[in-house]
Amino acid sequence: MSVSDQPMRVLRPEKTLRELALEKMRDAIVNMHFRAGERLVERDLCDQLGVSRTIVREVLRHLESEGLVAIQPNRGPIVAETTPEEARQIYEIRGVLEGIAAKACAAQKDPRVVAELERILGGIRASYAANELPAVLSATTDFYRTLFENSGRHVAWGIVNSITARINHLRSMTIKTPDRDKQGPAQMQKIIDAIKAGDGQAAYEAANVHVKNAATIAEALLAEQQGPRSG
Amino acid sequence: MSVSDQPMRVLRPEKTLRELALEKMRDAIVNMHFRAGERLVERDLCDQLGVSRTIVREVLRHLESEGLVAIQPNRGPIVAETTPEEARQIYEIRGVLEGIAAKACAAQKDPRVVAELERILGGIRASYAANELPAVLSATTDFYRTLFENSGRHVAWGIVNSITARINHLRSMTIKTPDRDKQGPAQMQKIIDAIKAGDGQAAYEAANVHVKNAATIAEALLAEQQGPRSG
DNA sequence: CCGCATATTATGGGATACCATAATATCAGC
DNA sequence: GCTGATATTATGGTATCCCATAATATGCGG
Repeated sequence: MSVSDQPMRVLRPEKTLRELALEKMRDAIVNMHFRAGERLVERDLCDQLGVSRTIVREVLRHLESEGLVAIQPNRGPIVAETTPEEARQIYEIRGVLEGIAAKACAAQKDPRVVAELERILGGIRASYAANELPAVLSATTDFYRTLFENSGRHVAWGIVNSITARINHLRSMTIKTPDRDKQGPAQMQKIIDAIKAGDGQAAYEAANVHVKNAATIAEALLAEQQGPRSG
Repeated sequence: MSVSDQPMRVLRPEKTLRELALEKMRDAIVNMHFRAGERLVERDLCDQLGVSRTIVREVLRHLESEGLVAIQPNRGPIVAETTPEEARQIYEIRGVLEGIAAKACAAQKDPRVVAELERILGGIRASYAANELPAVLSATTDFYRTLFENSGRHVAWGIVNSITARINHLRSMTIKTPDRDKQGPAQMQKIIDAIKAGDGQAAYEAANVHVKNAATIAEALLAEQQGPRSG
């Protein structure tokens, strides 16, 4: 039930402090204002967000449930650390869920979906050209949201959106690697082409290739970071 | 890092009130003490749980993030309702994630996994025979946890566990339907056989069949419930 | 200088209070 | 009996407070 379903509905004029604070905190974590492993001291967050401890504690519970925050007994909350193994698992889950969404879009044969995906991909290319990397991430999210929502999979989208937040630091790195500005959009074009052709299997595989490539790049970057520690 | 990894570690003697309350609330929702759509009035929950509103509010945030509770603006929290469409999406997600876990177990060729699965399945059969349906649900959860944990997929298990909680009311119904006490375990036996044979594809498909059958039964039950409303 | 004991501070756990507003109840007029 | 106005209650939003305990700082003796 959306606004278009209920055009008469009176819309709420504003969000609660808690909702606003949650958005701020989530953005701060995903965009690495707070780094993995960093302590989140309740009183400090009160000062930074300008709200009471009640709000901060409720926000921390929400983020804990999302996996973005971990509570250390007798130490308090920290920004959750995603291990390379967890990152690998997250990429795998994304691969299969995104593949299914792409496949379903191919089965629909809806030219509007193709048009929308091409519009978004054009924006991704433009953002790469302008070196606006945050916009690249945001538009990539839009690309996949379009696949999920147009195939009626908002539960899966909720999952993908949530687990992707946990590896946003990796996404920030993978989009910067050499040639990713060409390979990434090319892979997404393949997804669009398969959807346009109504080829579900090709759409599924193209989506998987895109995610697997990102996973491979991320794994290499993590290995670099752990150079002295890994054999 | 577990107890066996760190045998010297001093274990925390107890959980916080919030953790205990969260478990109670989650169990009460999943086991339908609170029904879908039912209002969760904060002060009432304080009385029922014997804790302050701070605890109750934090618990509600956690459950909201898990999708078990929905907040209605100016109306407060209610037990989230899972629509038939959402249930369908949840079964689909489970199908692919459980399939992948089963396939990975088949690739491992670990006889201990097979033994553990057979032990759990024996318990499911015994619980059916004794008509202990809550035990059937619990053991089925153990069966799938075994698949995920033995294939190193705790992120996916977290997701499956969480979304399955949202359709526990349907699970309670599907396990009761005629012949499910035979078909369910038979389908799980097929999963085990495929894992024992090291046949990943067969394991994947067997897991899918098990979930798809459950989804079909749930869909029929939902249609029955909505009889007067659907053509 | 190091180790141990003690003091102090930081901070999470949990409770309570107050306010504003939406929801509900009540009453009066037609 | 219905409708509109008003009063009352319910309840979520938010802030503040207190306590206990873990962490950290400090001091003293060997």
